[in-house]
Amino acid sequence: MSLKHAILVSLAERPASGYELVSRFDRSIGYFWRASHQQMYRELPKLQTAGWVSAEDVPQSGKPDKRVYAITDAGRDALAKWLRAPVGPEPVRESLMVKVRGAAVLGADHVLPEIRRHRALHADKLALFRQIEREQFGDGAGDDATGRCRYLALRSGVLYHESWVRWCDEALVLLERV
Amino acid sequence: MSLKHAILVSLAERPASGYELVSRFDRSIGYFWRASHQQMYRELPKLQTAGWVSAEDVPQSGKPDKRVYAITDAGRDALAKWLRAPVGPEPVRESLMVKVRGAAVLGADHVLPEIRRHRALHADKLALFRQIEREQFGDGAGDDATGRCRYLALRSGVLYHESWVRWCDEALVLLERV
DNA sequence: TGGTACATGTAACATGTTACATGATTTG
DNA sequence: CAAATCATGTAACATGTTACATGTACCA
Repeated sequence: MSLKHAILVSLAERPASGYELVSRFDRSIGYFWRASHQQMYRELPKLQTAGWVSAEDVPQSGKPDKRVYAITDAGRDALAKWLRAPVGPEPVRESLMVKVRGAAVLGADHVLPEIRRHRALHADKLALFRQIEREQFGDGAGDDATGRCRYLALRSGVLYHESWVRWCDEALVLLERV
Repeated sequence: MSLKHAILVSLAERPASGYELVSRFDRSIGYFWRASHQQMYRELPKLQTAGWVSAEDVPQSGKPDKRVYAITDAGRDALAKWLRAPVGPEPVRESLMVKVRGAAVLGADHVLPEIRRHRALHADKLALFRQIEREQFGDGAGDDATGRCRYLALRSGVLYHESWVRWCDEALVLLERV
């Protein structure tokens, strides 16, 4: 649905090759939307056909050539349109909660190790986001819209993982000694 | 990946036809995992072939016949095994955050209507979950593992939507008068 | 007679995952 | 000399979405 738009956002920030886009989708934008390199290399020619991006082959010395994509005016228009279009709430997909409901039938002890593991994963992510928050926004969200948007994206990660850590703690209290 | 397991959980709670499963995936279990009827009717024969569920055609008076599926012992084993298997953290897929990063480039006003809309959606879900919490768990999570697991699943929905409402409020404060 | 609930499917397409495939350059 | 990084792809398969397709029974 919106991998195309996620790519447009990344290219609107700055032009990039498929390879560079993949690495951005492992960090930054990737905190909110994931994509593998296979998806990327399949999607980019489609975006080019649609006229939303342009491509240029850039020879490099000492490295393989790369094909650098940039967003076009038409791409920018399509992106602005998508920003305003209502998008349904993300389809929920919480396998941990499916497991918890499974544990309601098969016994809580089956799922305790998974809850502990998830707590650790979310706590790690939370620490990372808080560190970025300190490093990049230690003195507040800033005055310009750009900085505030980037701050808010980060902030959603903080709130998300905080609430999962809190849930795991509640769950462990309730289930560890049933 | 785990639609199969979500179906097993639902059938472990009690047997059902494809049609009934679809309606459960619109409520209860559906708060954590979504599936359309096409997915269901494609998946059930596969589960049967795998020996994880059994099927029985049940004639009904005044209604079309239905095919009722039930979990088998093998299915129950497979489910217990999955409950204990480490599952990667859910791939994040937050189109609203992609839009916010887009707004960092194209301007915050593009995304404000979407944020207001999402706030309303999450506030509605939150009210629904809190109502279920009052009605079904007004006097606490209960003493048995089954009740506690069901309570915790609900609780995760409450925390999730609470944190989104909070984020939307922060975002509207920061972006409404840039 | 028209809508909703019950009940089950097929076909085509879009998206996502896993495995396979190649090859140069840099770093330890 | 082995591993990591840069760089781009194909093929097969699994999963998810949208549209098409059919038919009964009940209620207003």
